[in-house]
Amino acid sequence: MRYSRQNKILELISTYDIETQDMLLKLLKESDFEVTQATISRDIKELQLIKTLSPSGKYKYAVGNYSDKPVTERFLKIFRETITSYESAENLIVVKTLSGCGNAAAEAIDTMVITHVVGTIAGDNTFLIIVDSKSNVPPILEIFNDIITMRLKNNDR
Amino acid sequence: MRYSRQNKILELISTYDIETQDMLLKLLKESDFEVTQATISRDIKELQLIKTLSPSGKYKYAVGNYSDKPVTERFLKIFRETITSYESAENLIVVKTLSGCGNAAAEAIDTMVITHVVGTIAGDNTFLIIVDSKSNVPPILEIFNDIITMRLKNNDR
DNA sequence: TCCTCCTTTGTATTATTATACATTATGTAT
DNA sequence: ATACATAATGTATAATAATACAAAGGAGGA
Repeated sequence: MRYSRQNKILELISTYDIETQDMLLKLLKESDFEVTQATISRDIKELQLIKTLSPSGKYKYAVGNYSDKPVTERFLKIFRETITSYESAENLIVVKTLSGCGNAAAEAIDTMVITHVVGTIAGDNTFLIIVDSKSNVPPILEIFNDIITMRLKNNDR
Repeated sequence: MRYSRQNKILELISTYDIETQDMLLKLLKESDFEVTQATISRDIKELQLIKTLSPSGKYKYAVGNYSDKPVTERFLKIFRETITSYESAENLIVVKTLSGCGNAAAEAIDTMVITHVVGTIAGDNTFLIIVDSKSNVPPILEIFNDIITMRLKNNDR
């Protein structure tokens, strides 16, 4: 019974803009599912439904797909998990990270002591790597790429 | 101001597992943002945060991943309302903002994804935009000017 | 059968969130 | 500066959602 009801719930939220659990309750009733708000609350938790904003600016239930990742590991892992992109400009490398991870990631780089890296400066979600000269930038980018593609493993050095 | 607070909220929810608005309220208080639950509820709606299940099975707030158009509009607004001046130096643009809004404004720029902008790095009331080369700076300044004079409207792009 | 252990649901309540309305800030133009 | 408009926030409360606890309903085994 539970699963068919939950199935019905999924069907309903994909069909209608359902703003509240009470509204869902009524729609379920029309399909002969006689339950209480409490049960619906539990179903919603189990189905991991979320309340989002519909285009009209009202809240509505929708299927969620959020996955969580703890960002508290060794620095290669930090690197892999917090850096979203990087790009060079002249003798600088601008690295973007997840919000709030600029400092942690920059420290990871510092710790790696890469030759020709003169220093780093970190903001909230970005940090800057200053390289001694433009020509030494490509090999560093290569190292980054190796890390991300896992060609450089956690215990390689 | 509203935007630095909302920025703080984003930072907080990415750092902690925040289960309720009251919990957020307390954390904000620790960062000297004195507001009420009502305001937080509104911020959450505006930021389109959602309540998801954390791995532990508890509810927690997280950023939702729906529609970017309102987000862009939000950032244009932030740009207009928090930036006080800007000036270029070589391939950099130094932008001054209202106190406490450096991060929020810089994130706005990041989100706008302007070509030739390699990245930003933010302080409290200033942020730096790194452009790939000096010659690409003027058109960007032009865009900024367009935004401020409202020649670039919310739904132009 | 009756007992025991689970699972599911309801009841009643608490906890949490959203919002109507009032108030205070922040412009903007005259 | 004054008056008017607009946006931001607080207050108070209504609306909504989560859950502790109790009460079924099985399923399996002696």
